[in-house]
Formats: sequence, C-alpha cells, structure tokens
Amino acid sequence: MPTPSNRSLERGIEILRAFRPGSTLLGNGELAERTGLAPATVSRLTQTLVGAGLLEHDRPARAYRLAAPVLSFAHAMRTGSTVLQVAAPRMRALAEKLRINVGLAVADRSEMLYLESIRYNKKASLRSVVSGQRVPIELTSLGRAWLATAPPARRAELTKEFEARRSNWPRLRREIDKAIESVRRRGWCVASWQPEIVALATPLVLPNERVHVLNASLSTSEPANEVAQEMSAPLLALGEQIAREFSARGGGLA
Amino acid sequence: MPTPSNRSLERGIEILRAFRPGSTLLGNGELAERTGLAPATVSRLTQTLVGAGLLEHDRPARAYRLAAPVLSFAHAMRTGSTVLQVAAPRMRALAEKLRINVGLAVADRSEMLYLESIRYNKKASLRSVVSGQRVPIELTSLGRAWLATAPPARRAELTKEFEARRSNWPRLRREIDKAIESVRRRGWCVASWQPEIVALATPLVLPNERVHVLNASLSTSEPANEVAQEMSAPLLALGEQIAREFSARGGGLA
DNA sequence: TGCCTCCTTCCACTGTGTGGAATTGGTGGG
DNA sequence: CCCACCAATTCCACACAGTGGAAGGAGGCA
Repeated sequence: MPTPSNRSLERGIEILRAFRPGSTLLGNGELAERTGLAPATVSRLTQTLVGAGLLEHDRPARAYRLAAPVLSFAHAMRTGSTVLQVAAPRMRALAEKLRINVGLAVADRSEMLYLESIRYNKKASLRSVVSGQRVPIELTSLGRAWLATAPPARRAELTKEFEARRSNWPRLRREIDKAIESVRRRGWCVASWQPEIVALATPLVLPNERVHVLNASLSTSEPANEVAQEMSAPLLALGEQIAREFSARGGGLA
Repeated sequence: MPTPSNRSLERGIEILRAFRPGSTLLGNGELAERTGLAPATVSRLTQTLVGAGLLEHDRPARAYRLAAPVLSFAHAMRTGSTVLQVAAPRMRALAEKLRINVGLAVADRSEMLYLESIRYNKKASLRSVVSGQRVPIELTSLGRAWLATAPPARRAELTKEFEARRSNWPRLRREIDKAIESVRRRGWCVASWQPEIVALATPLVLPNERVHVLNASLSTSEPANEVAQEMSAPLLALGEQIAREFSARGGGLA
C-alpha cells in the first residue's frame, strides 16, 4: 500500500523548501540545481507559485523570494497547535523566573525546528522571537534528546547522514550516545554547541502528538555541569506540567 | 501568453490556504467543500501534503492540521524581506515612543496581511506579536489605504466582491471613497472598525516592491479625529524614513 | 553594438493525475 | 454486541496535463 503522492505538488513544495535564511533569493537555475529538476520544469513550477502568491519574482535579480502569504500558514499553524498554546505561557513564566531561554521544537527531516523560543534578554525584559528557526540534530541538546525517542529505523537513517557530512564523526557519535543514555536515565541531556552557551533538553511525549522537545539555555562562564544540574529539575517540571495540562485540555482525544 | 500553471500544485496550495485561525482542523470532506475539488482528489493531495510534512493527520478527529515545517517558510520569508528588515526596528522605536501599536501589511487576495505588528502593551513593555494575521480590506484603514494605490482594474474586482458580501454597502462605499480621497490629499486615512480603537494608515510605495501599508493604532476614548491628527505626522515621517533607508540599502536595484 | 548566458517557450510523448463507483473502516445507535 | 451509517480511501479506465530535450528570447557585460 504505497501512499499515493502527487509528483507535481511534491516538487512544488521542494522548491519552497529550498528557501532558507541565507538562501533567500533564488533563481530558476539555482532551484533546478538544488532540487535536481529540469530547468523547464522549475520554470513552470515557479510561475505557478507566483500565481498562487507564495513566491515573488524579483525582476532585477532574475530570482524569486518567498512572499508574504506564507506568513499566514505559520499564523494558522500556531493558532491551531494545542501543544504550543498550552506550553507557551508556561515557557514564558519559566524563562522570566530563571532568566533563561526556553524553547520548544520538533524534528523536521534532519533538523530540529523551533515552534517557539523565548529568548531571555537583559534589556527588553523578554522578547519572544524566532519560531521556524532550524538547528542541526547531531550537535544540539534539542536534537539529541529527540534522537533518544526516535524509532530505531529512523535514527539509523539519520546516523548515516551525519556520518557522511561530519568529519569528526567518531567523537560526535560518542557524545550522542552519551546524551541518549542520559535522556534514558535522567530524562534530559546537555550540550553546548555554541561557545559559552549551556543548553539542556528533555523530550515531551504526548498522546497522539509527534514528539516535541523542550530546551533551556543560558549564556554563562560557569562550569556546564553545575549549571545544567540546576536547570534540569525546573525543566523536567515544566515538561510534566505541560503534559498534565495538555491531557486535561483533552489533547489527543475525541 | 497565458501564464503556465500546474493544476495539481495550485490545488495543493488551495488546500493549505483553507486552514485559518478558527478552521484549524479540517477533514477531507470539509476541504473538498471549500476548494470545490472531488473528494478522491482531496484525499490524494492531503496524503501528499502529509508526506511532504506540511500537514499532520489527526486520527481521532479524522482531520488534518498544518504542521510545524510551515513555520520555517515564514522564518525564511521574514529573513529575506528587505522591507521588513528596514522597517521593523523603526516601527518598534515609534511604538515605544508614542505608546501605540504600529503595523506593516500587504494585500493578499481580498484581505490585508500583517508582516509585522508591534503591539504596545501597558505591562509587557512591548511584545512583537502577530505576523500572518489577516484583516478585511473594506473595513480597515490598512485596507483602504492600500485601495488608494491599487490598480483600478483590481479595485473594481474587489469592489464587486465587497458589494456582494456586505449588506451596508452604500454606506461603506462612501467611507471607502472618502478614505481614498484622504490618502490622495494628505497621504493617510483613518478608520475605527473595532470599538474604541482608532487606526490610521499610509501606503508605502517602494521601487520594485509591491505596495506595503503602515498603520498606527491605539485604544482611546478621545475623539478619533484629534487623535488621528496627532498620530498622522509621525506615521508619515516613519514612512518617509523607511523609504529613504530602503533606497539607501540598495533596495530594488541590482 | 554584439556576444554570451540563463530563462522561457515549444512540442510530441508518455505517464500521471483525475473523478465516478466500489470498498473499507470507524462510530454511534439500537 | 452487532449492525447500519457516513466519510474517507482505493480502484480503474481514460484523458490530458505535465514532462524534458531542443529551439527561441531576453538581458547583461564587454
């Protein structure tokens, strides 16, 4: 029972997916290269996407960019996500109380994708920013916490990808295995892939929902392990609180 | 020279567009109804969209919802929008200074769509929220300011739509005409479609960009016209400042 | 002005998407 | 507990929409 799939639609979406921060303005040639499609095909698809309002053509640059209507997909998605609705106020509260960054993410392909990231900020009290940002799975606490819950088959697939693209794979693999072990034993793991930033993460497994991951991070010069120890309990508590509230709201049921 | 268009892709996008705040969970039946497509077709398209990661299937509800990856379209779009990058900090500054809400929007189909809306808020200093939210063109200062710049043909089309769906059309039409006249004479217009809220808007016409609209609003019990008079100058100044900075950054050029 | 490159349009072919009809599956009622 | 109902999915033959190689255009740079 092969899941039916519409080739044109899939291809059109691949084109949209090619736009990233950093690759914000793409010509048909570049799109053809990245998607592996024939130039003629790309040309027709981009025209359709412009017609549908999802792309804008920038004549001087001979290139396309994502258009505003994609924002309303995001708005509708956020409005409709029970998990996010339940989690957001509690994440905010914790961020404020501990003066740390608190995030919520899910896996998409080989990256983790933030649904929300409350950035604690000295001055502007706190500014809820980046949603839709992506970070690598292999390097982040977020990603490793997710790997701990991923189906073995899927994890194997991804592992192959990582191995292919990371030069220091053996070292990384050991870190990842340790992190997974840590999640299994204690419910959370640490990583600091950005200098001076300590981040930890815990999976949030909810009935009838894909696995979400909560994380907490802060910029500090103190020893990572101590900081992590301090943050772990509140983070786990946050997860449990969200899970409880989610079920209470009838999440995942008729 | 009919613009080539890919039927399947168009239809798939129509399905995505059917999801709105309020219609956040849609079954195949409902989607078929809203898009006018055959149920079998919808079924196949939704499956493709699930495969592509843009929709999630909610088994208990027998329905679909938008999935997280749409957030990254929004993130990439915002990152790539020169207008938004130039405008956002200045909008923030004005909102803070005058303690008002400041927004930036474009037209999409028969609605205005916020790229950004800085909501001034007594307590949380200010919280940059809703982007991707939609408001009607006919009723808002935002929409009417845009109408003033719209190509006559397009305006005529929309006018027909409005007439069909608004019972108090004659009255509305007069308001709209007055607003357009106001934009032509003074560069801005007022409206207060929400009780106790006074809002004004001014078009932002930039080289090689679709028309954007800036708005400013605040909740007050004072007479609308006085408040509007006070806000109009700073709003127009904001627009000019943004236009200047946009050109300086090489916006719209090679 | 003329070359060069990239994008778009053309065209014949094929395979993919289509929608009515039959089937399955899941839910609420008897 | 089983049955009847409704909606979603799968099946199927057909038509035609989408495909990609190759030719034709439109800019940009020298």
